[in-house]
Amino acid sequence: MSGLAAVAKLAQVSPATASRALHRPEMVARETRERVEQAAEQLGYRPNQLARSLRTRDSRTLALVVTDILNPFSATIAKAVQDTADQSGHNLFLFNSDEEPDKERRALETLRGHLPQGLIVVPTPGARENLELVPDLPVIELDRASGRPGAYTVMVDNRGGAYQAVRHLLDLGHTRIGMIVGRRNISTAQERYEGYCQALDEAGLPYQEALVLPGNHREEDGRQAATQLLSQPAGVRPTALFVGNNEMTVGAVLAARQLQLSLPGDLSVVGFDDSRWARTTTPSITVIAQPTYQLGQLACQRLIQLMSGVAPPEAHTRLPTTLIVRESTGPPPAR
Amino acid sequence: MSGLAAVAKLAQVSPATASRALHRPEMVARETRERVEQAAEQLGYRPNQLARSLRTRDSRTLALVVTDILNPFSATIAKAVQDTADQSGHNLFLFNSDEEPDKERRALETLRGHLPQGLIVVPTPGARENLELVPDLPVIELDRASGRPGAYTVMVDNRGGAYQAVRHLLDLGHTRIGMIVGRRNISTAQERYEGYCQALDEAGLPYQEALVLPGNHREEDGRQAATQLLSQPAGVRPTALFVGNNEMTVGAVLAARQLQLSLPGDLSVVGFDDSRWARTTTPSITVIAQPTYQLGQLACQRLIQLMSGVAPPEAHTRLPTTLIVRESTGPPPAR
DNA sequence: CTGAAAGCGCTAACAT
DNA sequence: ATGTTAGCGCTTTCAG
Repeated sequence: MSGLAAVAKLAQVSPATASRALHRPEMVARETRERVEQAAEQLGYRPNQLARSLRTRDSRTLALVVTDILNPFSATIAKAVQDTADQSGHNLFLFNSDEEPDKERRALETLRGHLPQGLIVVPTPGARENLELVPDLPVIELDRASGRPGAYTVMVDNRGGAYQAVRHLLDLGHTRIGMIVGRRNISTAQERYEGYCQALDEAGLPYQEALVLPGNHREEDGRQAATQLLSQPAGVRPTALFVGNNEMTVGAVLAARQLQLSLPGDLSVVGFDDSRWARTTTPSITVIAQPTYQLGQLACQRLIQLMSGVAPPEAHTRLPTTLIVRESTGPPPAR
Repeated sequence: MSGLAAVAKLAQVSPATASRALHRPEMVARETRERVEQAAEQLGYRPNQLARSLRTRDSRTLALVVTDILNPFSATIAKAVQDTADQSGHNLFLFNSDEEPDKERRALETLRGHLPQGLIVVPTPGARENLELVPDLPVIELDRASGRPGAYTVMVDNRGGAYQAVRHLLDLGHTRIGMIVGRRNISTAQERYEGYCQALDEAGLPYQEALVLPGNHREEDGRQAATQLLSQPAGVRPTALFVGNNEMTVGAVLAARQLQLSLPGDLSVVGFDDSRWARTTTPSITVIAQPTYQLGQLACQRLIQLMSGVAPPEAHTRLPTTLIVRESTGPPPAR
């Protein structure tokens, strides 16, 4: 670990000049600069970012908190944010809240000591409170809204997407359409639920409490909810299911399989969020696809913009979703 | 950002004592300590880790470099390492090399300035050279070996796993067994290849060059290799395929599907590394499962141990693999 | 047990 | 254009 002082000495300049030569080339005579650069090269000098950040109060570090790194959605977000941060010369701390407000809080506490310049967070239900831990930090909320006043968010059109999904099922002739929704205290789940209700409402179908089951976003939750919904006799159970996220869709489809219901003959399924699994399972699953990578990319771009003091053009950015019709949806069974 | 000075003032002690009260409780009178703790609490004090690290030369920061964050294998590793690091109070920088030595090098250069205490890396083929950038850093190589002398590695028994896979196919009666191997300059691929060869050899079957195709670890590579291997007429093409990693297995199975080969009737497939996809696709895929989470966990534990100056008990740790027989393997087609 | 003082490596004022 | 000085926030000698 040779420091700047060593470089300065070798180049026969003061440390200040060495620093300038490396970070503010235009402030230094070309000849001097070259001498410093060469010395740095020769010694394999790497600036100590800690010292630098301490002095400049600028860590060039961003942080991302996702809710479940094992979910391909989160992994894609992580890659997108990482790529984007990298391009602008920022480092990224990655945290995983596992949907637990408490882990999220601990992540933010840790973060605080590292003076990140900005934060992208997929908020848990506790985020509104947790984010008070970092009051002066530029934050972008991704995929969900915590409900904090004045927050900047980057999300998809959940309501519209859900509406599309249910509309598709209605068009096929379904009238008993169930939904496996996420936790209602998460904006994404709530909005998808509203889209579901709206589509039913417009079609003049009554809302049936018994057809809507909550889940906690994991595969197992989807399996349990679907099992309950589908264990009822034909003629009573739903003929179609709209499932609120990718993981629960897997669970729901596996449950249907286990109950020996064939897709789409006995049951149609539409999932929210595309995945390789949905594309390649048999039958392939009709989904509402989200532009996941772009979501992460945009969030990071917005954050960097925000950090530079420019308020984003809009507080809430919505990206559109796309209905991808595959093999898991068809007309309801003849009764 | 109220600093330690503010806390000290409020508690009516010197900054030095405040620091001790918070980090070396035993060196301070109980009464004083309580006063400081209270002051810290009241001001919402968070130590500036940058300053702390600069002074103590201990950043409590680890770094993990994976090769493809979108691969569930990497995501599981990331979660495991994150969890383990968290438990011992370490922060984690996560990087993604995308299998590119150049990205790996950039990650390490960046890292260097942040003075991480240790590094876990899934090495790219350039790692041996790249790791010279951080000569004094404790490093654990995970899943693969870079070939650096004296390196510590945590891996699975690739050779044994591959042997198991091929042995299983041999036991079913297959004699034309193909392999889609990864890049041979990656130890994991090489070892799995050796296991394949060994099994064939022991069974007295000749090695057939034409049955072994390389791939670059991605789904698309698996698809292409399998397409080439399986486009030959029945009676010539292999009746079974051993595929070197999870992503390529997906590609291979999709290729077989596209060629209208039924599994396991026309073709048996064994993949390396289990996944949800393998478990739930139809037919489900026989695999060699790895203890992925434990791999990450163990690597992190070893690293922390290594950082504390204790040399791990062994330079190379191998975890065992397990053959999980599912529906994609059966006897070869009657000729 | 506590305080004063020095300094981690760097950069920003301020001089020259 | 360059050097000198001071200090980011913290911890750690070294005294007392």
